[in-house]
Order: sequence, then C-alpha cells, then structure tokens
Amino acid sequence: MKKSVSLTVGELAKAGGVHVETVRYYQRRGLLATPERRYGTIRRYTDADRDRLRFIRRAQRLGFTLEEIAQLLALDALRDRDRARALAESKVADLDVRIADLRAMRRVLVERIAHCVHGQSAEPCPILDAFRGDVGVEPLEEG
Amino acid sequence: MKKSVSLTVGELAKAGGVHVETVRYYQRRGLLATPERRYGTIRRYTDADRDRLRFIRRAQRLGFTLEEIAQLLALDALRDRDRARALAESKVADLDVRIADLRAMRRVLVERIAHCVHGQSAEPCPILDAFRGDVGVEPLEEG
DNA sequence: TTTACTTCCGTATCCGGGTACGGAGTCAAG
DNA sequence: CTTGACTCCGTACCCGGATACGGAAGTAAA
Repeated sequence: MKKSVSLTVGELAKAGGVHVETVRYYQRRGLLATPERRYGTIRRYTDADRDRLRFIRRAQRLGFTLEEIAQLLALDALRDRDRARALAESKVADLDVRIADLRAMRRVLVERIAHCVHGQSAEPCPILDAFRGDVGVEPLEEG
Repeated sequence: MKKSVSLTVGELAKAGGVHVETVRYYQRRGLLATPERRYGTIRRYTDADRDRLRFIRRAQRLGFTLEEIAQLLALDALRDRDRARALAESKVADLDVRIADLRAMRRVLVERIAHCVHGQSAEPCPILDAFRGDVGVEPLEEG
C-alpha cells in the first residue's frame, strides 16, 4: 500500500511528466477532473489523478488521440471490454497502414539515394528526379 | 514533346490533385510562383508549374514537410546533389525512428488484445490496464 | 446579353496539441 | 511578516497545413 499523497498541480504535472499548462489543458478537454478546493484556495490532487494522467500519456505514446483517450477512459469506467478491444484493434489497423506507408516512402528514398552519385552534375539529382516521374508511391492516405 | 498548355489556377489545381486554395497557399509559402497576368487579368500557368506542383505533392507523400520541400526545390535548382542526398538520408533516418515507434506501439497493443477476453467483467479490461502499469513503451520521441 | 462558372485577393477560421502571459491570490520558510 | 515560489484563471498565441468566406471582376457558352 503506497501512501495516498495530496499533490498540487505542479507536483501532479511533474509526476506525469507534463507541464502545468498541459494538466489544465487536459482538464479543459475533460480528460482530467478539476478537484474542489477543500482547504484554502489551492486545488489538491490524489494518486488517482496522477495515475489517470499517466494513463493518458501512455495511451498517447501508443498512438491514441486525446479524443480516443477520452473514449478509452469512459469505456474503462464502464468496464466495457468489448468496445475497448475494438478500439485497440482499429488502432492496430491504423498502425499497419501508417507503417506500410512509411516503409513505402523509405523504400523509394533508399532506392533513389543509391542512384545518386557524388558531386555536382549538369543533370538534376536522381533523387529529386524521382519526384518528377511516377515512382509508385501514389496511393497513401489522402485518396 | 507534349504541347505546353496554358492553365488557369483551377486547371492547375486539378492537374495537381489539390484545391485552388492550396495552390494559393503554396504560393504564399513561396513553393510556387505567382505568374504575371499577361493577357487579361487571369493568371496563366504552364506545364512547368504543374510539374512543380506534382513534385511538391510527391515529396509530401514521401514524408517531407513543406519547409523541407522548399529546400529540395532550391537544391534542385542549384543541381546540388550532395546536399539533396544528405536531406534524403536524414529523412530515411527519421522514417526508421518513426517506423520503430509505430511497431513498438503495435506490439504492445496486440499483446494486450490477446489478454482480453470477451464480455463484461468486474475487473477492468487488461488492454486498459496496460496503460496503468509499465509496459515498456516508455522512450519514444518526446524525451 | 444574360447566366453561370471562375478567378482574384484579403482575411479569418479550422484542427490537434499544446505553450505563453500576466495579474492577483496563497502558502511556507526564514 | 516579508520574500519568493507557486497557484489560479482567463485569454491569447504557436505550429503546420490547409480550408472557408465573400465581394468584385473576368470569362465562356446559350
């Protein structure tokens, strides 16, 4: 059992690895609650707030938007596994698309770099030439 | 030899797969020139403008920012292969980092999805639990 | 010639995810 | 009991990459 500390917004921010302004931003976005001022005029935060903040940061690192994280938190509160899992699965599908896109970009760049010899030349650089013709990176996301 | 047509901004935009406003935006950003109004008050664009616009879109699809594309276009004008190649190489390094990050996210999500069984439960979903504990996706980009 | 579509241009707005600023109030240490 | 750090709160601004709005003027087809 860890003792349940009472944190100021600055301490909370530090514990979550964000700036104070970011905590407030999350409060405005509805991701974190704004506690009542129980003693004096300074708001106090709990371990639960700190955990929630960390949850948000971890989910962000996994590629969820703040909007999606709000959904995840709601599903978590409801203990709704099926929906949470569906959200995670669609995120995996997103990631697959993004990874494939990036790999396609990488392939084209590496291939063109290999065709580019050192030094100035009368002709334009083959790398940049690739951007002129069709080099098969067309589809990607923007339809 | 393809015939060198004279395009209106709308035709240019269509040929480049962008909106008219985007053409103007690129002009404001200095990526495309704003031609003189030679006949009447309507500006006319050439094949070269269309090619340049396509160049921009292709480079964008390869992950370059508009700022970097401005640099690439300048290097292209100078026929400076070495610098162009260096830019492409640093872009490949960027891509490698981004791909590794996304793969790490994907790994964690897939692993957690596998631990999540169907249905409501008294306990919180294991996927979301992963966001509470340390699941080793820590580092990523934001230091 | 009238109608309908463009073009031109400036300015404002959007999105996501924050950061910055500034005055007033509060709290803890010396 | 003052000093200095922190908090509170509102509002404004940042970035990148556009998109939207709106009035006036040009232009093409019937």
